[in-house]
Amino acid sequence: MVEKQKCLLKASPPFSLDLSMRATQPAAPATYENGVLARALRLSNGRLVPVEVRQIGDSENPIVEVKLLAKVDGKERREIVKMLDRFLCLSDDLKPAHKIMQRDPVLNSILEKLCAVRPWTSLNAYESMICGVLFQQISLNAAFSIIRSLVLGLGDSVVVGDRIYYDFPRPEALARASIERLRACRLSRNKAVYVKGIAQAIVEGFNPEQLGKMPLDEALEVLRGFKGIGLWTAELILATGLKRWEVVPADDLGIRRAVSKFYMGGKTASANDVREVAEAWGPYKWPIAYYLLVASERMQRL
DNA sequence: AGCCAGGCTCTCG
DNA sequence: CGAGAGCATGGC
Repeated sequence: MVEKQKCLLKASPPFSLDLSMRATQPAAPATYENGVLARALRLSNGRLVPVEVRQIGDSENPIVEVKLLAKVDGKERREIVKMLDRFLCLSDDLKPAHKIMQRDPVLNSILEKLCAVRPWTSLNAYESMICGVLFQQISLNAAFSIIRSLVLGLGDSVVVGDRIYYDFPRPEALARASIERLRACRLSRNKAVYVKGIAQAIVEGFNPEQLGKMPLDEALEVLRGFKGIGLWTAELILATGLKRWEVVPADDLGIRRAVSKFYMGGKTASANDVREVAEAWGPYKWPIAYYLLVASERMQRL
């Protein structure tokens, strides 16, 4: 029998794991079923630890319970907590963003439903880079399906009881995989090349976390230097993977649809239209754009 | 069934 | 240079 450790984390209110996960399903390897978020996490010492996360307490008094399905020491536990805090935005205070939203009738009207939703976020910069490429062009569901194939095919896993917990494929695994192997995970030929190239750069020492500290223009330039990463992808990576929330991927079709619907009476919105509207959102352009997106096409899921 | 979907690169003219 | 082709899968 596996010894199960638990720890309780506070989230800054308002917070709802359930609304956050249902607004946009988490990409593989994370799963969300019956109120439980699960995946395996690779720690810096190489250990692979499966975790399960659920919320206890309501959105105004949010406590997140983390079940560790392997025995870990104090240092490992702190690392896990840090990863989950980042992934779930537990200690990010969204209240300033909500305050900005209150000044705008459109945004204020969706705030009540969505204030406990956290902006779409990746576990780390690396996963956001790979997934960013895989989200290009095709529908979200198609992309989620491909990411799942990639994780099942090339991700490391650990079995606990009757369940298998996956981690995202390591850069080494993607760099080593042949193009044909990646295509077998249903990537297009081009995306297989891009993903492999990004993974190779990381294996060779590129650290995408450094993008968090660079000036915005520089970070965008570095990202766009990769084959397969254009402006949309670079901005998505900075927003979801590095929490550069002052960024909005203005070319995003969904965000453009949302701006069109709420601010332009249905008239097609260009990327520049999005940037103009988002000018008022200060350093919270991504969270607010995301709220708008969720309000525009995902309300019935919540 | 066919067409479009949270883009990007490469190839032409 | 600007325009156009091609791409993978899922959903309407």
